[in-house]
Amino acid sequence: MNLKDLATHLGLSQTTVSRALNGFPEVGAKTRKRVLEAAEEFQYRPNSNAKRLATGKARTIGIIFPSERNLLIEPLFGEFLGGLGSFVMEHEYEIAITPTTSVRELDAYAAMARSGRVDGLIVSSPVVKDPRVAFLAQSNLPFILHGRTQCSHIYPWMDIDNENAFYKATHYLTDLGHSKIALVNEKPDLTFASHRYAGYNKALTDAGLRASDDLVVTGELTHDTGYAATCELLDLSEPPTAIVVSSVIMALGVMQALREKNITIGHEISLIAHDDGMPHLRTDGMYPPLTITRSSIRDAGFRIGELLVDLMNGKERSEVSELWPVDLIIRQSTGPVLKK
Amino acid sequence: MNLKDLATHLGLSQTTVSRALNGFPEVGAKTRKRVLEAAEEFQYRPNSNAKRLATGKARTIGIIFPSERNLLIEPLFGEFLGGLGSFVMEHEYEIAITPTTSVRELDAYAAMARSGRVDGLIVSSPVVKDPRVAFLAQSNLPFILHGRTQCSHIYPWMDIDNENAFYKATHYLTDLGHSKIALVNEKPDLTFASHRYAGYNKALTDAGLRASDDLVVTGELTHDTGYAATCELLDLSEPPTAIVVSSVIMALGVMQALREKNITIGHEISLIAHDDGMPHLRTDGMYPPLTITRSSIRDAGFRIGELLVDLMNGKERSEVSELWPVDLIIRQSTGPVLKK
DNA sequence: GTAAAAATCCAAAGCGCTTTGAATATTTGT
DNA sequence: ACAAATATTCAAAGCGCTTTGGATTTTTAC
Repeated sequence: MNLKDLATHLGLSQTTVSRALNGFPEVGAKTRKRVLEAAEEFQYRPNSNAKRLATGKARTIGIIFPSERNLLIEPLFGEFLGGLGSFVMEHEYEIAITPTTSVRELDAYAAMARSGRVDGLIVSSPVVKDPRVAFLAQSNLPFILHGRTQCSHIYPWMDIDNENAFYKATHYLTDLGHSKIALVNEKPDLTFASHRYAGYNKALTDAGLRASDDLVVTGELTHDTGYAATCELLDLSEPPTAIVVSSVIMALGVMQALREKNITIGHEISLIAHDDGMPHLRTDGMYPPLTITRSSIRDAGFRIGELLVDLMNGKERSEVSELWPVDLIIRQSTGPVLKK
Repeated sequence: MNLKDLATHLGLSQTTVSRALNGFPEVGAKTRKRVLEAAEEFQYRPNSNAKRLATGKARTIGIIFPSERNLLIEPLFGEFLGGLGSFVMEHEYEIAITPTTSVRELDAYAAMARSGRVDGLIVSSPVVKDPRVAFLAQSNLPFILHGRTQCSHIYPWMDIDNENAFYKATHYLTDLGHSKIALVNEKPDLTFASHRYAGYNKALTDAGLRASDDLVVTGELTHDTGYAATCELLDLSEPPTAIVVSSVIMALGVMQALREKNITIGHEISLIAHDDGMPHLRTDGMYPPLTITRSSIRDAGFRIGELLVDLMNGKERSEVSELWPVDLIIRQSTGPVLKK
């Protein structure tokens, strides 16, 4: 049952039926009622491809998803999607995920920009100089970057203040007297990791300390990385008395390594993790409750949706940029450095 | 630049250009070359909404995603999507995620079935009698259920053998002499949880034991649930000597609770978890390495994509059903019961 | 060289919707 | 009651593509 059938069945024109269905004012009240009832009776649903073609709007937000890379971030991706989803839902958009290989990735962006499949794009996990942003910045497809990058053009973005977060975390530790502070981080080609390193580094400098390469270990945000990094750090001739970690999952690995060596967290060693607010991984329920820098990735997903819709409705790119502060929440995994 | 523009620029008809681009045989070799080059030069990309309308195919797989419910399964969802994505990528499909509220959920399925937005649907996390499957089974939209449900109509599905998995796990424990075996599971309205319970129960019965309600605790698949459940279990007058857990994340909570009480895992208490193969949560690297039942949810995502495409290409629903066996992998978190 | 066969190419219809511009019906003002 | 104003409705064009059926050109066979 399509619009035409419905219209002839009602003895009306397609125009009128279409308008009645879409809530236009120029249609009589009783007519509208008839139309609505018939639509309900026949379970009429407009063909969305036809609708999209006619209107030129897809009511769809796109995400291009390189299957190999970034599988690391997938647990976060689910949460992000949850947040984006709850925004999108209220506004009756849908989310199109286009998986692609890394090599064809830019091509996928180009296709998106021209094919009318989506009204806007979300790009996430930027590297320091991200080619996707460079490309999109000179297209006219609305998009928003979750994170930041170096780009000569202006681009819209939303990010959390990773630098300040890790500054505060590290600074808190130096205040507690720690001077051997390790950082377990993502690889520095990802912008957020570089920002976190910068914050860490700055806090050390401000405390009159010097970052030591030995104390910074990088890798994917996994349990494994956390575990391996910690073993490595503990083997140092001068092991750290505190560790700052880029994710809770990593922290789980760190904690496991520490427990195996019977090092009590919060006493013999201090631990701060960045918590993206994964509901299944509550840091306040851990043992000990973790000191964290915290920012909800779910909320970010929601907000990114809002901002992108603004852009799709014509807001200037230059007017969309948002840096979220990150709180340091002090709990029991941190404590003053032990005097020997 | 659309097809018409491209055609007039080339001095050809739309027909020929379209055919050249889509690889039809009835177009001259030099003409095809010219067309391809021009398309490349002008970066022509066909409007996909027009294409979809004309062909009646969306080359899209849909997932309806109730934003509130199931946030519990989201970390798994990311992995599943990764697997689905890598299949879909090779076949140039895309994935449409339609977030919805639980109340409007069935309506969203109805809309999908009639709007031509997708060529097929994946439904996951079924409850024991799932209304979504009941609805889709009598529509003619191709779909596949990830899991199983009770339904009077025939429906296509793919599932892992949860019952046998938990049977094997529990049986292994009874063989080791355990008689007080706890189960920490999802709530039983979800089919997979009911299957797991059934397997657990059967193994107990086979060993001449009786399941005790005290020893079965259910809740969402979170760290929290695992932790709380374990505390509860340990407070029993006769606490369990072994625990079977429905997810690794839960197991993390369980392990934490055990550690707080200084109960050594694999010695004083045995622990088996179901491992969905999340790469950031490797159970072989944990301390102790976990005995698990294992099945990759990423592989499942990939396979579900394949099966759905088969269905979309006309395969009979009755011919699509697949039950994957689940291995029990014995490591160090299990051991013989301690004699007192 | 010519008719038949094969290879190319094209005009036009159609996919199911929205939307413009005009036509018809109903109200309103006096 | 009648013109003017307002409220409803409609026919038709258009969105950008695919595809049918036919026209034209080239090749093959003799």
